[in-house]
Amino acid sequence: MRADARRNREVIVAAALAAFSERGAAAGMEEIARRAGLSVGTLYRHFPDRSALVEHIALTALGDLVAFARAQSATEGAAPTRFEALRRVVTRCAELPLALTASLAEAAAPLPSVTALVEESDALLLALVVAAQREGTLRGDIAPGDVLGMLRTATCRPGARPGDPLTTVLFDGLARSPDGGDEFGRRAGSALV
Amino acid sequence: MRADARRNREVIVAAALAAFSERGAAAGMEEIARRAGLSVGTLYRHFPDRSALVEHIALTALGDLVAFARAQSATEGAAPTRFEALRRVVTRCAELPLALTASLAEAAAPLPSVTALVEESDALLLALVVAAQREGTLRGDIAPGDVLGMLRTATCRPGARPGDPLTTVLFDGLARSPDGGDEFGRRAGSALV
Amino acid sequence: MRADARRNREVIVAAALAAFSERGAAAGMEEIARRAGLSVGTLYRHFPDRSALVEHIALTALGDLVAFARAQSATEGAAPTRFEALRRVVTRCAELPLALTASLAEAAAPLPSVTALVEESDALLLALVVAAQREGTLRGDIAPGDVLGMLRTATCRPGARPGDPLTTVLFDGLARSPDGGDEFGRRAGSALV
Amino acid sequence: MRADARRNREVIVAAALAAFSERGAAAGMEEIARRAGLSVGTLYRHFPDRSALVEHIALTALGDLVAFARAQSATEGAAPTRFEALRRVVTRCAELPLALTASLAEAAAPLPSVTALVEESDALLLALVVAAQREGTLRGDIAPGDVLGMLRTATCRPGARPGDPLTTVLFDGLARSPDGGDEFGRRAGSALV
DNA sequence: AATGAATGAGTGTTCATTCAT
DNA sequence: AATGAATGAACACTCATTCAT
Repeated sequence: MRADARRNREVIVAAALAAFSERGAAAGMEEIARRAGLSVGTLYRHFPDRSALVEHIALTALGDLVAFARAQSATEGAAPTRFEALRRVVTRCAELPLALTASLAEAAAPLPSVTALVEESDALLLALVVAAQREGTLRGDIAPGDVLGMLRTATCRPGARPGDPLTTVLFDGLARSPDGGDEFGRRAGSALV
Repeated sequence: MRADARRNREVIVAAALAAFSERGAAAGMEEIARRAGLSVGTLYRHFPDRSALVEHIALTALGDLVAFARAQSATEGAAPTRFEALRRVVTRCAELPLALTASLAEAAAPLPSVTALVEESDALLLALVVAAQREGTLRGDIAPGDVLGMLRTATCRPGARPGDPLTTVLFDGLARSPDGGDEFGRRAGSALV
Repeated sequence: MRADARRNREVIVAAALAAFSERGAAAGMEEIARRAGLSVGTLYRHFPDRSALVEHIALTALGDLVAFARAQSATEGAAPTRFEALRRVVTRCAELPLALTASLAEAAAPLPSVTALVEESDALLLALVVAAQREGTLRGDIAPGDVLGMLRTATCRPGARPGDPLTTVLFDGLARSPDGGDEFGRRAGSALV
Repeated sequence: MRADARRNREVIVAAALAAFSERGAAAGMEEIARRAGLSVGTLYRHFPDRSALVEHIALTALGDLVAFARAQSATEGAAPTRFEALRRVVTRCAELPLALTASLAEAAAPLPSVTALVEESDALLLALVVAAQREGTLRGDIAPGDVLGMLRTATCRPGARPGDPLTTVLFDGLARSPDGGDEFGRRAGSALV
C-alpha cells in the first residue's frame, strides 16, 4: 500500500471517529469525507460500504481495549494487584474512543465480529473482578456481574471521559477499605452522580 | 377535541412506542401510521413533526415515572419503607417503556423538556436511596450515586423487563440482611448475571 | 386507486417508453420523471425500483402482442388465411413499441416473466408459420425457424416502423405466388433493404 | 511506439473485447484493466476515453470483416464461386467478435466511422448475394435484401458461433440444389431451428 | 377530518477520468 | 511509461413533510 494511501486511511478513520462521536451514527459519508479533507470516492476505495467503516471503528476501539485487558489479565503484569489491573483497564477504557455514541454502538452491535469482542471483553473484565475479590482488594459483597454493570455505567455512558470523577469515586467505593472494613453505615453522600 | 381524535392520538402514541421499541429510531412515519391503522396525514395532524412525536413519547414515559416516583416519595405513601418505595419505583420503571432503544433515547436527550425530567427523576431516586439508607433498610456501604448507577444498569438496558432476575437479585443484594449484617467477606461469586 | 394516481401511472409509463426509446436503457429515473412532469418520488411510489419499471414496459408491450397473436391464432379469427393472420400479427408487432432499444431488451431479457412471454410469442408465431405453409399460402421451402428469424429481423430492428417497406417486401417474398409458382430464377433485385 | 507499448495496446483491446462480450456495455474500465493485467492509467494512455476504446473495437472487427469481404469480392479471389465466397465471408463474420452484445453495438452505432463501415459491409454482402444468384449457385427466388436479413439473423445474434448449425442449414437452404431445382412445394417443416 | 399521493432534498454508492507517486 | 489512489458528478433510492382529493 502506498504511503499516501495509508495516511489517508488513517485520516478517514480519525474523521469518522470524530463525526460519529459528535453527530452519532447519523453522520453521513459526505460529512466524514469533508472532515477528512477527501472526497467520498476515497472513502469507498478504503471501505467497501458504510457498515464496513462502522465495523472497522468499533473493532479498532474494542480490539485495542481487549488487547490491553488481556495484557493486564496476565498475572505477570506490572499491576501490583488485580484491583489495580482492573482500574487500569477501566481507565484505559475511558481513554479509548469506546464511548462511541449509543447509536453507533447500536449500529455495530449486530456484527458478529463486534459481538465476539464484546463477549471477550466482558469475560476478561469479569475474571478480573472475581480475581480482585479473591485477593481481597475488591469488596466481595457485590456480585461480579453487578460490578461489571457499574463499570459499564461508568465508562460507556455517552460523554464519559478519562478523568471522570465517577470512575474515581467508583473505584474508591469498590476498594476494600485498608482498615479492613466496608463498615455498614458509612455515609457516602458526596459521591453523587 | 373530539372523542375519535383523542382516540387516534392514543393509537398513534401506542404505535410509535411499539415501532420505536422494535425497530429503534429507524422506524419511519409511514410504518408508525400503518401500525396505528391510520395514514401519515393523520399523524401530522396530531404532531407537527417527527421530533414532536419522539418528544411526546419520551415525556410521557418519563413523566409517568416521575409522577409515580413523586407519589412514592411522599412519606404518607402506601409503601411501608423507603426501600420498598424505591423497589416499587424501579419496578414501575421497568414496566414503563422507558427502556426505549438507545437511539431513541439519544434522539430525545437533547430536548430541554426531556433533560429537565431526567434530572428530576434522578433527584427523586437519589433521595429515596439516601432515605432508605437512613432508615436502615438499604445497605449503607454503597454510595447513593453508585446505587443509582446500578439501578440504571438494571432498568434502562435495552430489553429490560419488569420481572427481570437482575432487578430481583439487585434488590436482594441491596437490602440490609434481616440478621443485621452485610457482613464483610461474603463471597458472591456465584451470583453472575 | 385514486383517479389522479392512475392518471399519473399512465403518464409515467408513457414517459418511460419515450425515454427508453430515445435514449436507450441509459435513461435515468430523473429524466423519466421530468418527462412525466412528476418527481422521482412518484415514480418510486408506482414502481418499487427501476427494474420493475423496465419489466412493466416490456411486459405490457409483449403481452399486448401475445394477446393479439393468440386472437389471430384462433381458427375462427377474422383473417381469411393463416398467412394473412401472420401478416397482421407482424404488422401489429411493428405498431407496438416492441422495437424498444436493444439495450432495454437486453435489460429486460433475464426477467423470467419476460422470458415466458417471449417464448409464448415465438411458439404462436411458429405455429402460424407452419399452418400457413400447410394451407399453401406461405412458401414451404424455407424452414419455419428461418422464417421466424426473418420476421424478427424485420420487426425488432431498432427503429422499425409499421409502414416499413421491409415488412411489405418480406411478406411479398414469403407469399406463394398466385400463379402457383415460386419459380426459380425470378429476379428480385429491386427489393433491397 | 515502443514494442511493449504496442503489446500493451493489443492486450487492452483483447481484454476489452472479452469484457464486452461477457458482460455487455456494463463492463467498466477498471475491469478491462484488470483483465489486461494493467492499470486504468495505462488504458487512458492508449485511448483518450471510453468511447474511443469502444469505437476502436467496433472498427477493428468491422474493418477486418470488410477487408475480408473486399478480398472475397474480387473476382480473382480463391473462392471458386460467388456462393462459396459469400459462405466464407459469413463464416468469417461469425468467427469475428462481431456478435458483440447488443448494448455495445448500440453504443458504437451512432459513431460515423462505424456507420460508414456497416454500410460498406452491407453493400459488399449484397453484391455477393446478387452475383451468386446471377451465377446460379444461390437460389434466385429470395430477394437479396431478404437473404441479407437471414444472414444477419444467423450471424449477428448474440451468442452466434462459427460452427453454428443455423449457418450451415441456412447455406444448405440457400444453395441451388444440384439437381437444378428449388422445386416448389418442398416441405421444410421438420428443419426447425 | 382523514386519506394517501406527490414532493424533493438527502443518502449511499458507482465509475469514467485525472494526477501524484 | 506505468501505477493505482483520488476525484466528483451522476445515479438509484428513501423518507419526512405537504397538499390535493
